[in-house]
Amino acid sequence: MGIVRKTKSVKKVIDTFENANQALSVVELVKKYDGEMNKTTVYRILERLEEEGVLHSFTGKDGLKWFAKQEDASKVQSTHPHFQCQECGKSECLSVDVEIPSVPNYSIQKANLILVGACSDCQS
Amino acid sequence: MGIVRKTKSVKKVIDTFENANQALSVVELVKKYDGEMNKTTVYRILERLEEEGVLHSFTGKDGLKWFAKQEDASKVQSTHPHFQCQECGKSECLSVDVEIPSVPNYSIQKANLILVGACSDCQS
DNA sequence: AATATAATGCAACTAAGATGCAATAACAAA
DNA sequence: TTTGTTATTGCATCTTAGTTGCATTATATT
Repeated sequence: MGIVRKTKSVKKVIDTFENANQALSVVELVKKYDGEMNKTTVYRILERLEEEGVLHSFTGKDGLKWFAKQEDASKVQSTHPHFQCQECGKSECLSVDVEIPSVPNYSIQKANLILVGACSDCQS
Repeated sequence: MGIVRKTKSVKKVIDTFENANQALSVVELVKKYDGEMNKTTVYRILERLEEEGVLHSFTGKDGLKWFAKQEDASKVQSTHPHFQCQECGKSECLSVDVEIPSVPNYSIQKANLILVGACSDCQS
């Protein structure tokens, strides 16, 4: 169903994403809220926020689940890639558009595009 | 490091990839070899074959690890995408090239590109 | 204030993947 | 072909991400 009630925990999570200009992994969030919010609650809030269209998710290079805010309704179905830094581990949405190739006999519905490298803070 | 000894198990794994024109998930392989090869062994053989350049790996849409044979030495560092079918779960390397956008201040070293949809067998 | 039910906490579970160590099997050299 | 070295395997155990069921609590509505 999605979010029906704006609980304290829900507000906290929304607030965290408002103030973070980057994607956050579930693992990271569970740690962040340790003591104030149950692990299961974090998972469920993220799930609902995604259904609501407030957040979107992707699978990181190491198989972990990440979430980031859904900036704009118009961008919802667009296939923007996510960048993940090998040095510091941070991840963020890239606003560039990646051309999804069309492949004969295949219908492509969505994409999980992870670009891996070094972010601006971690250049050597 | 890499492979030093061609054991029966190693030969089996190589043979499986030779005869499979698709990517195989570790989970799938562990199941396939149940009874004849230990789970840990499967993980370690795949790891070594990847180091050797015989296989390459990627992270699937659900966070699982997949392997596929490294067709050609020249393609090693190329960024080909992987297709994953939502219906049957099968995955394979696509030979098309995806244009990796360059992002100012970011150095992109590699990519994990997963295209999700319906394969030729699963069109509705 | 009373009520219906969405949301949370808790405990327990599942599944992927990793690790340490003793036993075994490749393979090079004798 | 036997022997010795050591890479590889099996086994048990562990770690961690993510899920589930259920009783309790909190939110929003009347």
